[in-house]
Amino acid sequence: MSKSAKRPQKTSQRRDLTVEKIVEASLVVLRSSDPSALTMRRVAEECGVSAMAIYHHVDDKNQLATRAVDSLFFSAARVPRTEELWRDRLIAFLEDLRRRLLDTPGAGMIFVRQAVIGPGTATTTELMFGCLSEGGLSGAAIAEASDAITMLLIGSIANDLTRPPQIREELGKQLAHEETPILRQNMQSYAIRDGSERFRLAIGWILDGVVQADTSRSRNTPT
Amino acid sequence: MSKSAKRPQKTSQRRDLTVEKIVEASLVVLRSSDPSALTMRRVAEECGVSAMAIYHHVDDKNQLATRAVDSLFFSAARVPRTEELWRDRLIAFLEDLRRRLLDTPGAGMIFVRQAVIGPGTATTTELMFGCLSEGGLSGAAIAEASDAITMLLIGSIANDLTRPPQIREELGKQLAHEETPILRQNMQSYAIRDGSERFRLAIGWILDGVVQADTSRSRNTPT
DNA sequence: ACCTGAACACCGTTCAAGT
DNA sequence: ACCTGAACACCGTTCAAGT
Repeated sequence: MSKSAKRPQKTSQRRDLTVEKIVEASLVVLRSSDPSALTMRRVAEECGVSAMAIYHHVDDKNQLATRAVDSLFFSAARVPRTEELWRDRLIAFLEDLRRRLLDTPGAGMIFVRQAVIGPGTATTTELMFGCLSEGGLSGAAIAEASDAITMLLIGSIANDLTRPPQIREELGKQLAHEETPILRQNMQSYAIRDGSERFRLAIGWILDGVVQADTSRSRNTPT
Repeated sequence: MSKSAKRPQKTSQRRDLTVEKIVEASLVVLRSSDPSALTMRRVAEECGVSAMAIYHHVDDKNQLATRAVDSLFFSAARVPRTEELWRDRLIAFLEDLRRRLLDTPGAGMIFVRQAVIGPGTATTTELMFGCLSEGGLSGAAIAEASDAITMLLIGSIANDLTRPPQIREELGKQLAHEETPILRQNMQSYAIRDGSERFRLAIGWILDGVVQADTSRSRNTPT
């Protein structure tokens, strides 16, 4: 799209290419494709510039991908949250973040594939820690809960983006009928899935579990 | 490694290249590298054969990767389990499966990146469903638990393979000190992490949660 | 400082050809 | 049927060169 936009009049040296524009162009690419579409040449084209111009503003493709995904975290973490209870506030934030990553599937998959460290993920972690800390959890419990939530977020996005529910019917065809009786018996429940609902459920169980574990832990070793 | 093994005496047409050997060669590559090292040329070299010979036994790279990862699931699902309680049996299986995927990191990352459907994942699902069913869970609860477990497995592997705990200290450096007070306060607990322990904890919370939810659900709508 | 274009060493895959 | 080698259309990135 916009192939012939941005055709520079002057021969070169426009000084109007910025990291922000490059990140924005990357997100445009990632919005409609998987990470394989994020190529330096494609991003350059989107910016109306030669491929090598990109390298003057970012170190390499890896850093560019990280910056693009981190900007989504930053947007999500900046949304003001009005929920009273820390639990509701945390869950609402996580659902919003998850939705943003799914809406830009290429970015979602990059988050699944590689570590994303930046202002966005830092703010996100601060926000999560803030909620958990408000819930009265100990430092150890905050770390445990945070890790469990991260695992669920990554797994949920990977599941939604690469494993459509229908694919599960293929599972039953991999072996002889008598080898997967229980799978077949439950296939009907298994092949239908609302990713958001499954995510919300699992997060709820995790929070219940960590709160309960931390309560009994502090009861055994009181301060 | 083994660059000069398997040099065929007769000019060609050896008829000794099989899918099994190709899968085994792929696992050798994936054992010591990330998925980017799994190239048709590299696998072919490992088999002592030209790159195009591979295409006579598999459709494309994607199918080859799927087969390789699926074989790890198959191995894990074939291990006889002696644990009496379904819960212990399920957890022991999941920990073993997780370990196998981490021990072949390239395969672990492929599992994170793409759907793996084959005899191995079918057997794995049957095994999981069997445990959950033995636990008296309803079909809906089995599907919910199974999804939560899959998310945790994917997320746990992605976390361990792409996010070493030390990386977290980088998070604090992304923003001004006063912007991440709670993160900084808890960094010590957060930057230390035993992936296996975190996985076990989270799985426990999930199983507690789903059992409890299903119990109260069936109490409200008795058969 | 900022941008370009050619070039290098890779990819997956197709195709025509060999036995 | 099974395998090979050349070729195509891509990659990320380096390098020398332009303004």
